[in-house]
Amino acid sequence: MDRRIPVDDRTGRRIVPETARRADRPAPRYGTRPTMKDVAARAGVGLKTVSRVVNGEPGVTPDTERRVQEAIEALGFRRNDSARVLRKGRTASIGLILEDLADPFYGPLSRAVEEVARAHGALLINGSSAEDPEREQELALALCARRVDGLVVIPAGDDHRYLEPEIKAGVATVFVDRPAGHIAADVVLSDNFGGARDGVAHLIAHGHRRIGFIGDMPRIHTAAERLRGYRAAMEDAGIAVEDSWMSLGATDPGRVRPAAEAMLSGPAPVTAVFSANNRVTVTVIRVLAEQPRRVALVGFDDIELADLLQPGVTVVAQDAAALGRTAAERLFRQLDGTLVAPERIELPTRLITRGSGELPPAE
Amino acid sequence: MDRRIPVDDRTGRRIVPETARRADRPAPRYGTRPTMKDVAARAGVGLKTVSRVVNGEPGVTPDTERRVQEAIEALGFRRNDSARVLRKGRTASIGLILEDLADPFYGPLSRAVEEVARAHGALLINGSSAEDPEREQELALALCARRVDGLVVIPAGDDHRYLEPEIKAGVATVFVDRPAGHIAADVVLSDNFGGARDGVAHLIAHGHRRIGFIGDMPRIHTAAERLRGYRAAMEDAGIAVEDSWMSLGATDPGRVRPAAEAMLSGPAPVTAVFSANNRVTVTVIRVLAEQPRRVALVGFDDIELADLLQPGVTVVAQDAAALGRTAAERLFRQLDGTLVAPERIELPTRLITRGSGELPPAE
DNA sequence: TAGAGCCTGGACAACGTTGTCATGCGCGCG
DNA sequence: CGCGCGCATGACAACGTTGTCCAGGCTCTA
Repeated sequence: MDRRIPVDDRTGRRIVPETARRADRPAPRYGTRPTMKDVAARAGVGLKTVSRVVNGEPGVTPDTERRVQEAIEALGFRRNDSARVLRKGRTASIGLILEDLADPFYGPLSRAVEEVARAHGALLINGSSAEDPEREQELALALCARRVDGLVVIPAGDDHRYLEPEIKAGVATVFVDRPAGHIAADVVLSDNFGGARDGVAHLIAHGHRRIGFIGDMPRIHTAAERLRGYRAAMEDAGIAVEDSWMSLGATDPGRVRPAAEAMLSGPAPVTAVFSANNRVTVTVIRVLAEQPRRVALVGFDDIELADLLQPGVTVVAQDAAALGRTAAERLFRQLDGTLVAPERIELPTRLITRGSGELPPAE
Repeated sequence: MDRRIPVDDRTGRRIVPETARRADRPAPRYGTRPTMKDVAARAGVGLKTVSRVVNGEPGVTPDTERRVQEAIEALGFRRNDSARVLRKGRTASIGLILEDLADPFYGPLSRAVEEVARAHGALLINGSSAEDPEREQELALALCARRVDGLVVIPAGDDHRYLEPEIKAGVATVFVDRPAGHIAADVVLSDNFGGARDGVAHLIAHGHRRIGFIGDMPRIHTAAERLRGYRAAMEDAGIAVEDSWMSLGATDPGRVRPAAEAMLSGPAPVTAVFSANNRVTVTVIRVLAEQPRRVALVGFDDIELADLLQPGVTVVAQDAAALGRTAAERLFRQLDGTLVAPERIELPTRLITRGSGELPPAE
């Protein structure tokens, strides 16, 4: 009988006066948080009255409100949002899954998403997938289990059918930087194709014909698009691309360096390089600095201090902040119910000339 | 009357038998998620059995488990972690509050925290305070309301008493990069004083005596410590510091540039500059590049591509990843109950010589 | 002064999950 | 053949909050 404390407790609540109950549970035990019930007991009011005060709802006299506030203060009460979410359905939080927190490209993007979330009174939860599709899925589903209202995803994988039940259940979803796989959803992208084409055309306009391309694995959408842009520009200029001018693989220095060195040597070396992302660009800059000849360079993605190098690095810049802002705003419009059909939005890139892309071909 | 659907629904639940209820609510309505009850109904088992399957608890026959799994699959069920948290108390998530997501210094730090969290099976939620104490507090408390198990905070403000009730309630808390204000808590710092002193001493060792210092506002702890390091090195060398050699204020280019230009002009200009953080360093590099004389430079914080500039930039580097890792590990040890007293941990910095710090004084 | 109406405050259920306990079944052993 | 034991399963309460509804006391008016 006294094993079944919970039942005693419950019936007790109806029989024993409130003051006795309080003595029985001295509210703020270490490691236990005070609840609204504790606050109510201390303030000598009903549970719902505390709720009203906490949420700023009308219908509470100033005097009562003061008593409740004092109790909240004294106990260090903080509303338990888990319980609130459970009751209300919406969490006022959105998730952001990016690929690598340490990549400077994602800083401004993440920040832009946070700004928009904040403007909508929502909290941003983010995690990084480390470019691993499995981890991306794991993270996305964990966030959904937490019942975020929406997700901004920079995809690592190429199949997002696992999100179908979530989207159907009303989780707003926007993909950024790369499109979603096998699923209809909003996507916000940079114009990777056009940007790369323009960058390569810029080199061609400066007299180059043997132009190298160093990019990421083509299974990554952005990498494939940039490669396509390179090919298009070359074709437009009537230049036949040789296989030895292209490197499509990992972007770590250990792999990029030999690739760059290879296309810069031999009987007919390239006179210019188009590097298809910021990591590649950094390595290529190092390699070019060691070359006796001046080799032209245009990089995709801006890099910090690019203007201070000799020569300054000409780049095709994406507007990371705009990507994030656009995606987040679209997400909240989904939540408003303003949006209907998924859309694909492409933001323009910008060619920034700083010197390296304007070097003439050197033998 | 038919405006008041929820009530109809609710009373309906008590009167109508379970099977009828199911028809009345065909489980996955758009915008409504299936619950364990829905799964149980579909699989023809009890609620608790579903819970057991979902959590991999023993005591379920393979056949029953299969039926439940099928129902889960068919309905696209996903456990509601809010409810779970409410019941269990722990959330398996920690919060990280940093100062600016876009600052490259915080990328590796944030990533390191995430790695550790992941290793402990926890989710990382992070937000940035944008250097605003009020926003820091707002964020921290929002995370506590979400019942994160712990907080890693890079302080923006200097009074953290608002966290007292949370810490008392068992929220593990570690401060990084800057100490907590008016509260006893774990702190993980870089050796800002020692690093700055060594950096300045390095310049002195190369013959400089008129050395400028450009740093952040001294109300920021790291800035104050680095200034202290500068003064200590100068004093050790018996050099009297002149006020015109120091600039202590905002770190935006609009403010740093004139400050740098001022100390580089006049009858007795400085021959070397110690820039006390990465943002300052970048601006100083730009200014120095415009100077006719060669001015030596040592910066606090490493910057990307520092080795590719002419000359390479000598820096006092902090190990951001180590800061994050150390803090996160300490946080989880708090949660384990392994830790007792708050501690202050200082990690060493490292002087990386690349050329700019080794230039001799030039008139 | 009585009745209507408003305002404040509280009781209670429900959100979806998990822990506790009870039940019923089959089986082995005495 | 009966008793007890172990196992699979389910009923039920509880986590802390919010929405709904009702009660009691007040004011205002006829």
